[in-house]
Order: sequence, then C-alpha cells, then structure tokens
Amino acid sequence: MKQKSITIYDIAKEAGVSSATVSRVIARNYPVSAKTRKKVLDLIDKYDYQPNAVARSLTKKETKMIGFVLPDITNPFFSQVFIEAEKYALTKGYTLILCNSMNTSEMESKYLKILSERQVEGIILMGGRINKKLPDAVEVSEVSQVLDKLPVMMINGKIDGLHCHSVRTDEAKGMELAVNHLVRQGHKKIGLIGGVNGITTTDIKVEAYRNLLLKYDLTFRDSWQIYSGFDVQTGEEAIDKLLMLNKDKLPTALIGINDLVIMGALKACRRKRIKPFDFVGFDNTDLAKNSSPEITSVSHPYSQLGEKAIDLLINASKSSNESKDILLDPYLEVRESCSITKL
Amino acid sequence: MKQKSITIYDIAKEAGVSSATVSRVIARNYPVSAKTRKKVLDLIDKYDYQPNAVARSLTKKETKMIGFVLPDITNPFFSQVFIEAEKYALTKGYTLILCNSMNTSEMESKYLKILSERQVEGIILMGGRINKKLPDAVEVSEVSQVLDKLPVMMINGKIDGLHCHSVRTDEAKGMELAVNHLVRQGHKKIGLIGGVNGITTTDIKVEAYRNLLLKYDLTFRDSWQIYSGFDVQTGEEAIDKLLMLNKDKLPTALIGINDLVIMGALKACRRKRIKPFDFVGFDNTDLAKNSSPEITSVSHPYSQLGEKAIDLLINASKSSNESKDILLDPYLEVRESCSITKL
DNA sequence: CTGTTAGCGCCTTCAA
DNA sequence: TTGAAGGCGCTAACAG
Repeated sequence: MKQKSITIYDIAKEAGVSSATVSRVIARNYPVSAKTRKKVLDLIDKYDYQPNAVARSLTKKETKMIGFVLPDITNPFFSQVFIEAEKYALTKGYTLILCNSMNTSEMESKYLKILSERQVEGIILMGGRINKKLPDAVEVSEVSQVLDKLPVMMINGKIDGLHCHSVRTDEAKGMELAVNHLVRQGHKKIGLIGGVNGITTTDIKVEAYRNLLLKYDLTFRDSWQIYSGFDVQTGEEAIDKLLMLNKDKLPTALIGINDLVIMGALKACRRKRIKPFDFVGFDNTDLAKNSSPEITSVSHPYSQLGEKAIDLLINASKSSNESKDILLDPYLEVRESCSITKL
Repeated sequence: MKQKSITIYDIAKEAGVSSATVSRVIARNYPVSAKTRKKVLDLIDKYDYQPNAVARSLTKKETKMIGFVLPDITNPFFSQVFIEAEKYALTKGYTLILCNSMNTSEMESKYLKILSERQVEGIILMGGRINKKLPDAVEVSEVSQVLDKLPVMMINGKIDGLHCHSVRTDEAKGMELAVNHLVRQGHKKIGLIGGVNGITTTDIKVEAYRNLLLKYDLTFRDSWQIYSGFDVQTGEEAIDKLLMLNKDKLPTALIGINDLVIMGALKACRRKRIKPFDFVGFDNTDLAKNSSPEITSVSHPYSQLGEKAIDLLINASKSSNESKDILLDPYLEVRESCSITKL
C-alpha cells in the first residue's frame, strides 16, 4: 500500500454514478445499463482499479481463504497433496494458506489460532495430532474449539469424536496391492520396515500387513517387521536392525512405510555391500521415480485427495450436519525396484 | 463462520466499558487500569473471543500477509527456501501465502493479481519470469504494475530496470567451490551438465564454469558442457548426449546444474553400466543427502535467503528508495559422490 | 485512564 | 436501472 489506492468511490465520482452502481458492475449480480457499465469499466481500466478483497471479506463475511496445516512441505508426500488442493481451490476461487507446523504441536496450535483469526472459511489438517492412536486431550480440545467456528477437514487422519469430514487413502488396500505384487513375483518372505507404533497411518499398514501374511499363508516373523520412523536415516537403521535380528533368516522382499524409508534401505544395502531386497515403497513420491533403482510404490490418488478435501470443505456448511468420511483407492506404480534381485 | 461470532462490542457491553477500551486491552498500546483490564480479559477468556483480523486489516491498512510466488513447491529447492521464509515471517507476525505457478506464465499473472487484491504487503518472486535473459515485455509490465502498489522481492533472479530488491546466492562463487573441490581431488577433465541457455541461473553458472577452466588451465571442450534442463530425465539425457558426443574422450567429473540432474546422471550410468563420474550437484536439496551415493552439492544459504527476503520486504517501505541487491555466499556440502570412482 | 466518533472499502437492502 | 444509507469489526484521533 505505497500510495493511496483508488476505491469504488473514486470511480463512481468520475463516472457520475453512485458507488453502488460501480459495485454492481464489478459483481455482475444486478442489472446495469450498458451505457453506464461501459463508462465504469473504462474508468476501472484507466486507473487499473482492483477491488479490495479485505473490505469485501468484511462485508460479505467470506474470505475465500482456506488454511492448510501440515508438518513439513519439504516432505514430498505433503507437497503433492497440497499442490493438488491448491490447483483445485484456485478454480473455485479459493486461496490456500499453507502453514508448516515443523512437526511441533505448538506450531500447530499457533497456526490454528492465526487461521481462525484470519477468518479462513475452513481448515485442512494433515499429519501431526490427527494421526495419534492416543490423542492428546489439549490438542483435541483446541481442534474442537476451532470446529465451533469453522469446518475442518482431515486428510489421512482422524480424531475420534470430533465432528468433521475426512478424506483418506485406503492404506489397507494399498498394503494389499504391495503384498499381492510381491507374492506374484514369487516372494514368500516379506518384511515391513519403518513407521512408528501408535501413529495411525503406521498402525493401519502394520495391521493389514499381518492379516495379509496370514491370509496368504506366508511366513510371519516378528523380527521382519521393524518400526523405525519415517525418514531416510531410520530406513538405514531398520536394515541394520533387520540384519542384526535375523542373521541368515532374512526376508527376500521389504515393504516400506514410505519411499524415504526405502531410500534409506537402499543406502544401507549399498553401504553394507549386501544384495538388496526387492522393495515396495508407499506414497509414490517423486523420490520413487527419481532414485536409482526406481522404487515401486503404492500411490495415493493425489489429485482426488486434494480435490475431495477442498470440495467437502467448501460444501461443509451447505450440506447436512453429518460428517463424511471418504475412502479413496490407492494404486500401485510398478517400477524396477521389484526386480532388483534379478539385475 | 458458522455462528455469529462475538465482537469487541459484545465484550465491551458485558464489561460495561466502551469498545475502544477493549481494543486497547487487546492491543496493549494504551494504558488501561488493571481492574478493567482484568474484567475484559476474563470475558475474552470466557467467550473464547478472537479478534477479527480482516476487520483489523481494513482499519489499519495492513494485512501482515506476504505473497510468495514460485513455480512448484514440490521442487525441494523452492520448498527449502519457502519454509525458511515462513519460519522467519512468523516470528515477525507475518503470514505467507504460497502460490504455485506450475511453471506457467498465466498462473504467475493470475496470482500477482489475486495477491494484490488481497492487499498483501509485499510479494516474493522466485523462478519463472525473473530468470530470463530476454524478458517478456508483458510479463515485465505486469510486475511493474504490481510494483506501483507493493514492494517486490526477487530471490535468485532479477528483472532489469525494475525498482525492487533482490537476494541471491552467488552462484559464480558456488561454481568456484565445485571446481576447486574437484581439482583438489585430482580431476583435470570436468564437465557441466543440465540447465537451459538463456535462463540466468544457468547462464551465471556456465559462464563461471568456463572462466574457471581457463583460470585453472584445465581442458575445455564444448562437448563437455551439455544444456539439457532441470529435472532427472534431462540429467539422463545429458549423459546419453555426453557419451554420444565424446566417445573415448570423456571428462572424469561432472558438475550438475542442480541435484536432480545428477540424480538423472546416476540413473543413466547405472542403466548403461558405465563407471560413474565424480559428481558435484547444486542446491544441496534433501535429494543430495538421501540418494545413494549421497551427492556432494553446492548449497544455498537457505535460512539467510529466506530471512533476508522477508526482512528487506518488511523494511522496504521504511528504508530509502533505493533497491538493494544482496549477494549471499554458498558453501559446499561434501559427500561421497566425489569419491565414487574409488568405491 | 476512558468514551465518543468517524471512518477503512465494499455490499446490500430499501426506495425511488 | 439507480441512489442513499447502514453496517461488517476494528482502530485512531479527539475529548474529557
């Protein structure tokens, strides 16, 4: 705001009409005679007039802004969801406000407050507090308080008892895709690495993994399922642990809680100069495509995830008072990592 | 805005004071008696009152929002800068609005307009139109028009003739770090792959590269400097081309315009089963750390880049009318990719 | 220390 | 088809 910006009144005065008329020309929601319309439009053009969205928001009580809180946008999983949501939101006239909580509960809380004060029309939550098996009471009540004012949308997460929509990838089905694929490749000894016990996205996968091994009557060993974390380093650690625990009774294929963990596993195998396992990752991030070997990965339906999230949020007020939970199908992106042992 | 939210007036009425007093309690910028302060604060607490930032913005003519337009947040280079800027902005009370142009000029234009209407207090530009040797007249005039209303900050880019600040990494110096390092490793035949002729970030690097070879009296061959692009696939293509053009007279080390290109080069070497070169990448993204082998890379000073950008923008109005151009030093993150040939 | 008042820029009845 | 007027929620003089 370097210089006094011109307003609807300036246009009105010079056009010899009222501000209401100018407003109508801009909003195109009421009839205005062709003549005055042209006069007004010409002036708008002449002065390069732009409506003040802040003032409009105050009057209309709608900001056309949506908050998006996630742990860390440098994580490709989150950025892929975010960018799809943003693209779609734009077509609906909404602007997203991205908030990186940096994986801290404090930042999450802070941003919830900021977004609420900024009068966003809804908030999308990913990661963090919505992924805990044992929710923190304070964290839940904060979200609950926000819910009194705005609709909240949770992506790949949920807080029980709170009245809000959610969209999630059916990760149990994703695990099935992974296991099926490996079985079809002839594997009978399949391990699972990464993740943290008590984080729901991990729990869902682990449970599905166990059930599937049972279902397919495959060897199951506790020591083939290694919790470790979500990043590359923990992937390396998982391999170290796997080797330590299993000596000669190793699995032939490994599923990773995400692609990063598989990247770590690849690094560890290389470091230890052991023949790599066949791998299947989760999330189908750019990493999976860009690493060498390329990593076969269970993919989220990213664009659907983003679009559904926005759609449900936008329509949250209109629709009935029930909260919807949408489950979307993942798919498998097959790449070379599943035939490493043959390379 | 599900329910009629309570305002400063509601608080004022129940406290038996005027709205101005409540405002003062909140803003803490004018003396208020301890007694009334407490009364007001208690009510704020009781009703979970939150100030309406939109209304405040309208009155104060400051939104505390900054727009950040970049090509694609899924690119780790951009996301690392963004997240640093966001962290810093938060400490200064500013909220960033991230806008992904998806590498299209149209989206860039659209977002410039949206941000301006939303009354952001400044705009940060990265990539896209600010990186062209031959600027597009329309693109420039759009930015120029924005500049009439707000300060604009360009990161690692510049449009000549426009009055705005810029922050950039000294990439010529970065190239020097890379070449020095390789020379110290004993390399005399150094190639450069990736980038696009006419994109300033590429041009700067290429020019520095050529000058340095000259300076160090190293072999220079046109066919060792391959333009290709900025992603993994173009990195692969660069290797193909390099092999095709050079038969037996190959360089022993390659510098990549960025880390992605090196990832591609690694893939190509693996595919072709040729002994890899020693590599040095640019940008020091997570990829460099996570890939195997890990990639030695010239790093931007990310936090400085983000912080300076925000700082200069915030102080843009206060400071003199000159535009500042800040040049920051890169550093080299040494990893194993520089001893591949010895592995 | 506190209240009154007048906007910020726009939209939306209500009347004409 | 148009204008007048009030108000969105808050802040900043100006009085007191």
